[in-house]
Amino acid sequence: MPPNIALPCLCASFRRASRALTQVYDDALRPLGLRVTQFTILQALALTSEISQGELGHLLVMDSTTLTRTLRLMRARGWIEERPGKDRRERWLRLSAAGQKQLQRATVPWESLQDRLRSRFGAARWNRLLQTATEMSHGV
Amino acid sequence: MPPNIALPCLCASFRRASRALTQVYDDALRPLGLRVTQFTILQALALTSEISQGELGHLLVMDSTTLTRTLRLMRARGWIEERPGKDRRERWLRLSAAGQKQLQRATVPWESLQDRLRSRFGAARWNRLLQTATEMSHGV
DNA sequence: CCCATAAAGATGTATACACATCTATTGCAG
DNA sequence: CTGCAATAGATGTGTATACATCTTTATGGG
Repeated sequence: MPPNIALPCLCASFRRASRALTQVYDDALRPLGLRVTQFTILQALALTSEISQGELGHLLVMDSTTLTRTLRLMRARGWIEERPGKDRRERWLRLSAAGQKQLQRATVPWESLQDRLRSRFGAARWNRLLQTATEMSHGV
Repeated sequence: MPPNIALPCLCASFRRASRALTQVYDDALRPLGLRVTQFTILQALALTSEISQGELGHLLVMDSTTLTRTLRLMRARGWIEERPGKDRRERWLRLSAAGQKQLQRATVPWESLQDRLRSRFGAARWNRLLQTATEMSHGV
């Protein structure tokens, strides 16, 4: 009801936008029992095929110890397989068959939502948004 | 080490950017014992002077029950005062004197960081970023 | 006035997230 | 080779976040 007020803080603006986006993405994925956070990890693993936990943390700009618990949940659901690396401190991750299947299922509503938002913003602006967000993930 | 890879998902991109931004903002505010989440609430209360918990939730696109716990912490620190509304289900919030003081202190490093990022992106792009993020907080 | 429904928040529960600290490794200087 | 610093990840703790459910209060229809 209150017109959405501009926040002067870039971080606050992005966090707020993230909450709003998370709502719609989680809504779209809810029938699959999946949240966008875990969907993102499935997608990242599909893109990289195999990656260590630390490298995944870098990729997602997320503390690798945060991944410890999320990955534990996903492993319990059977979506992820782990093996130790040559460096035995490392854990190397990849999608299991069930994880690939779950990712495929989830990609359907995700793609619909992406298409909807892309046409809402227009392709040019959509691409700028993705690029700027990506840029902000390393630089700042 | 890995060049930051583009994520195809808009939500994932924004969440990742939010994590990166939160890192630098939290670093800037850490000497004050304040995180950007609570700083945002202080700032929102300064902007609105007085607001109900539900309206604050709308403003921040945040479930009002999430605010219950954050506000409890901030009230315990003495930064926020609450009073019941005419509608006695409501809680009306405003900054205490200590809250205004804390906001003032925190605004110094926050402003420096904002300036740094603004000059990094350029004013035009900075403004577009803020506007787009704000727009995304209602529309989507 | 009375009841049914809706709205505002509180509480229970689960996930997401980061930092401090700990353990197990690795790699390197000597 | 040995010992020590650095790294990968696990664990403890505290905050952030949402949803389901509950309680209290308001509101509207009879």
